[in-house]
Amino acid sequence: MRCCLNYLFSIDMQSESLTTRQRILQTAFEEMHRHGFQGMRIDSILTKTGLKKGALYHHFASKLELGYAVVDEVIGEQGRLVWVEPLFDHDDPLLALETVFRNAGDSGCIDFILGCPLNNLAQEMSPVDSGFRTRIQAIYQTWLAALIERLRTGQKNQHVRADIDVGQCATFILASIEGAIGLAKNAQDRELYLQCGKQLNEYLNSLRP
Amino acid sequence: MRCCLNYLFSIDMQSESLTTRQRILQTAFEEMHRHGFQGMRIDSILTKTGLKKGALYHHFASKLELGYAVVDEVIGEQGRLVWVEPLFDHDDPLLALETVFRNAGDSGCIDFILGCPLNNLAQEMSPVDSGFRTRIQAIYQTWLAALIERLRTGQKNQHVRADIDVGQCATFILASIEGAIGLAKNAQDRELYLQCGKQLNEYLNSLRP
DNA sequence: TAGAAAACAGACCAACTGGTCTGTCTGGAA
DNA sequence: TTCCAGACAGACCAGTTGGTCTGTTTTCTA
Repeated sequence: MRCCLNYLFSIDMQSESLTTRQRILQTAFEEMHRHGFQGMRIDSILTKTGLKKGALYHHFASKLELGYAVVDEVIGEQGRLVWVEPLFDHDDPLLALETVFRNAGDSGCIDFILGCPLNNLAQEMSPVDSGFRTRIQAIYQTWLAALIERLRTGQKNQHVRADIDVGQCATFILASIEGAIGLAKNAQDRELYLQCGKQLNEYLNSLRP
Repeated sequence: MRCCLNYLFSIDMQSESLTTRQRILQTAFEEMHRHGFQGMRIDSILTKTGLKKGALYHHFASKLELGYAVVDEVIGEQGRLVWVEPLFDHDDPLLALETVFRNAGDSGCIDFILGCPLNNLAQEMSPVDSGFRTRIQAIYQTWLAALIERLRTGQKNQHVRADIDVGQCATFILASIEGAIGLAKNAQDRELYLQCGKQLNEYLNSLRP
């Protein structure tokens, strides 16, 4: 079972174990996760890392560039590890999806107060800044492509009905997952996520031959 | 077919047709819809309405109180008109849901660039301010309660299978809708919403006897 | 080991932001 | 006609914010 450690353990951002750039990235991610990009404050990152402005602006040209780097290097990577790669653990894609969904909820990868970092940023920034939007879109595309690929091979191996529109199904699955995390986040109640998981399984089973 | 006009027509906020308080509320809603609550600027509202600070702070004690009023009086009311009330137009709740989803997408009620105002605010503010969170939660609860009530009477009228967990189904339906709008928003493509609608119908049909 | 380049410290700044405060105008009650 | 409260104008303010710039230290390389 894979998991993203930085969700579980709050790494000491003052320590020397990571490079300065990595410390800035990780702290910026946490601030963006809680307050959004617009709500993130440069000074707050400096306080938490113990760095000064000179250091931060040596590694990143602007707040915007830092935000972009967080999407590409932190959020994208995390999403890949938790939601994409484990899809290939089982031959049966529907079983794999069920497992991924459950593991994500159980392992502490999902913060049910802060929600999904990718969806948070998508809802906040997509109408405001096209740089964020295209980067987020790229992540969603790789996720969708993986789902579609898995469903296609599932069709070949008789795990999935041959008559379904795999692209449409993949989109709906993704929407359901993001929606489930979003609802649970506002309710601050993991139970909502689990309930949606059960009904998502009902839907997934309806895709079986 | 119901629809929220303020989505379709940009009312002139400088005119005298509305009360000052209503003009502030409506303009604040538009700013929040695009930039979020934290991204909304008081000065921007003043410019768009042609009012001065004295006027705004005469009607609202603070930016936060204005934000709360927008949730309660604008967003809550809009959501009720578009998503809740039309659920009672058909005897068959699953047919009603399909119609509501399609009408919302067709009538221009949903802005596929700005997304769902309620979900936007939920994702942005729920971890930051409990006042927003509880107000948003109240709106979701009335929506959920209506869905559950409709599914229950649907069970009585043999439109819905008797063995399903109506609460669980209602939660999943809500998550799917918000997820669909969210995906379409980041992609800036209504097609994703429509695709999710088709698969949502597949799911809804699986709830029939 | 000299010197150049990278990595950082920290003072400084202009623009912005929410909010306050005093004063003015207007319509209705007495 | 007087008086007063609600509605609004607009100058003013203190704190914040992203960002710049100069100088110092550290590290790597020739």
